[in-house]
Amino acid sequence: MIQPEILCQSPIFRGIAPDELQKLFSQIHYQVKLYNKGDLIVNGGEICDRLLIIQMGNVKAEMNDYSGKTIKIEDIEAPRPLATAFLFGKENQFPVTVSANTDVEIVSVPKPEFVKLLQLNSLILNNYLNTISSRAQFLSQKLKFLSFKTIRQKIAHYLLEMAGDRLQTVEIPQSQGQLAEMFGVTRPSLARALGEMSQDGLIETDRRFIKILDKNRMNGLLKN
Amino acid sequence: MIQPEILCQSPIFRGIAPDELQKLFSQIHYQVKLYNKGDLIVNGGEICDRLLIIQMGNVKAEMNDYSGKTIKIEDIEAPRPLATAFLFGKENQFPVTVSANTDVEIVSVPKPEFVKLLQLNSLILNNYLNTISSRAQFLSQKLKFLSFKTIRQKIAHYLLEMAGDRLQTVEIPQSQGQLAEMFGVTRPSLARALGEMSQDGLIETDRRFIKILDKNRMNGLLKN
DNA sequence: GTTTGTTTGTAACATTGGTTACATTTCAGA
DNA sequence: TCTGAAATGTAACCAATGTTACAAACAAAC
Repeated sequence: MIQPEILCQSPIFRGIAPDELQKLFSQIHYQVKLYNKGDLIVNGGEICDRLLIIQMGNVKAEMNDYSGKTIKIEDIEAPRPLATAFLFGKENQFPVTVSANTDVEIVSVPKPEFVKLLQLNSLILNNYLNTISSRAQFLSQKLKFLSFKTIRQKIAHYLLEMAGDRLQTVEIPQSQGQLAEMFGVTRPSLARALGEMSQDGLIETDRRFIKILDKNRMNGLLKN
Repeated sequence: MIQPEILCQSPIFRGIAPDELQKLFSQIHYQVKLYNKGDLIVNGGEICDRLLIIQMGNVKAEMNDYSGKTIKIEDIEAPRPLATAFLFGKENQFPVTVSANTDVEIVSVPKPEFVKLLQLNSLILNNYLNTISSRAQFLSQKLKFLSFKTIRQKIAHYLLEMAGDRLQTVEIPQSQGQLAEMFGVTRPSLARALGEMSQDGLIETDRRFIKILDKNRMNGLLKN
């Protein structure tokens, strides 16, 4: 019922040979569940006590706000797992409601069985640890970024990060609009801030190329 | 050299009997390193390829800003581990510089050996997974909180979370100042927002007690 | 009951960023 | 080379929040 060639593409089983994966699954209990398009797969708030991996099709994750309305969070496709971050830890509930965008096959592995898998195969263990650690690191980065209040600070942090100890001219790899979105500000505001910093002699801008003129004052911005 | 009675108090080894822990450690390679007060233990940016657990004493973690100045992040005491979130994942560098506040004993377990431990004992595995998952969940919560732009939204989110489906009167368990800090805003701004919401008939405030008058409109605040 | 330090309420002013609108520049494809 | 869409620069105005300062209410210790 499981399709090892597909599952081994998943972040958790990456690097495992299909026949090896088949063998591993033969040592544990699991289910493959089928859903039709539109079916509810997981209800928000439900206890998360099993790992779910999409084997076929794709699903959408939505979150309920307090009034009961739902906001779409993301689409998830085979062969990605669902809510890996909520299998362990204090908050063992699905934060989202998941339903089927298409006909869907889901592999469901109970938590204790998944723990067995982790102990049987160190590659899976490493993959899983890497997945959730990377997530924590990503969130941590994001949070650090948000801790800078003003746009100037965000720009300074971003540029100094990009520049490192090397050259002083940085090329931003995205459009200004995308950068603004990443900063959580509007595009005109970002442009204004860049313009003002340029006037103040902190930087020199030429479209996507930004030259840091006064590294010391840039550093100073990040302290208060 | 290791002191199982102390280590088993650590979040990672919680629930393991001291003699069991002794036995587990006898199956792996590890070092116990001694540092004097003031010694540098980890330099920021160093590759994190081993688990460090403080067995005795306490250390301080500092972060370098871009100008080379250091900002103190936190003090960590025995028997807590250091930087559990950076052993795995994409970003395998210590984000902080760690130095000894007192004379310190540190147990150092190379990553591959720690993986062995995880495979040998499912309690340790669960503990570790819980630790980093909880961290990711905590960060995720914090991030969600910051995603609300206005103070009114933050208040609404906080109150609705506190109230749940129950009573409509919430007692905030901290001073207004602490709440403001948690929201990332200043105290007068928070007080003003509360005052305005009170005027608008959304809530009724009496020092630490806040009564939600119009749950629907509160929900409405969180949508846009 | 008085005193003293802490918490809370409030007001005026300054700063920041969002909104909207439009002009200008760049660049890819016809 | 021309053309139209996308990206960028800029400006005026407005809303939200920070800053600072002070008064009122409260709580704990005396």
